[in-house]
Amino acid sequence: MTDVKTGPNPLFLRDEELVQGIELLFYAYRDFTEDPDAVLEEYGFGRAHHRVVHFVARNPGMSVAELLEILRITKQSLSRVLGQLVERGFVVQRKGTRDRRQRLLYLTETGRDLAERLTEPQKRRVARAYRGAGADAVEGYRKVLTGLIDDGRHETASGPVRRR
Amino acid sequence: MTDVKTGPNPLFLRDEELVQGIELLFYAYRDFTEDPDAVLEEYGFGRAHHRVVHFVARNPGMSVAELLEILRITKQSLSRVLGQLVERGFVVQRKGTRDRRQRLLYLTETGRDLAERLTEPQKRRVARAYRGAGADAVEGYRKVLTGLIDDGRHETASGPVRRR
DNA sequence: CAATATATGTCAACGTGACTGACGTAAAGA
DNA sequence: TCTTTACGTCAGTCACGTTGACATATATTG
Repeated sequence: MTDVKTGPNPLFLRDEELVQGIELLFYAYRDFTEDPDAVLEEYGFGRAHHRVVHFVARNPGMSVAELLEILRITKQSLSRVLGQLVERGFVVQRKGTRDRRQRLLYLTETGRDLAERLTEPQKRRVARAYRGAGADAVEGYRKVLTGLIDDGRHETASGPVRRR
Repeated sequence: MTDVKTGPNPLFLRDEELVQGIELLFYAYRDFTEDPDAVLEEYGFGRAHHRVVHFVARNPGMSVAELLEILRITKQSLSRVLGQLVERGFVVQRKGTRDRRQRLLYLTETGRDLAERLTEPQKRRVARAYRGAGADAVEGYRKVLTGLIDDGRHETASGPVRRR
């Protein structure tokens, strides 16, 4: 399918532009995970641990179900990683008071340190890109990424996970 | 580390904004891979196959080394996936004429069909996001993502892989 | 030409992080 | 009381990455 028959599209909707948009996301994500990977290796952890630590840091007291919903993985898959984080003292689980079936998730002091070590290089990378691109570009970056997400107005576009 | 002591930063460099930038990338990438995954399943392929097919489609005649450089994986890792694609008739390898040690990569007709089926939903998703965000936002999206990549002026920001 | 370097492939072993399916328990809710 | 929900666990499987060692053909260089 070429552009020829697509009629009067704005330039930024040409096929080539779209494929560039796809590849940019691939490259950015590829390089984005580099920095924390080095830190994780020190601990013998992987990216899965990173994700858990990150989202628990952002949403202290979140339930297991909420975490699963964000990560879009199965509980069996989460259990190994979460179990290790608990066992090694990075995460604690406390029974919910409102609903005592829930095991609400919190980082320990150590966990918060790890979270900071993981986030810091990523924040630096984003800050560098933001600075280089300017405020308007940042606004566009956010708009487009938000539009790429399944629910265009995903919670995270405007803050941490919404609680029920 | 709070913002308090960071002095006169533009608003878009506040800690909270940076973390949002990080998470947006996570969510977008997560949802971005959904669409092609369904197609891949029909063929019994995985994301690794997708990546190979995509980049060979974009760069017909690229060398194995070039592909490895883009994917940032080992040749042993590539070999399984590439072998399957060749065996099942999606990719062909031809000896380079300039350097006969090289096995240059091309898609077959079937391979191009698969590539199109995989790319199409992603292009639609990007087009939707672009349309919703507007031309200026697209410009910003590109600027920021390019800045996130290790080499800020990565080849793909302005076209296919550069050949030697 | 001989020696070395490069491009690619292959065998083998291993680790992480996903998956499905089945089953168990405690607590909430109808 | 009965059913549903939140969570955990056991077991098996698969995709896809890794390291390390070695093989082959071709290119390049002294």
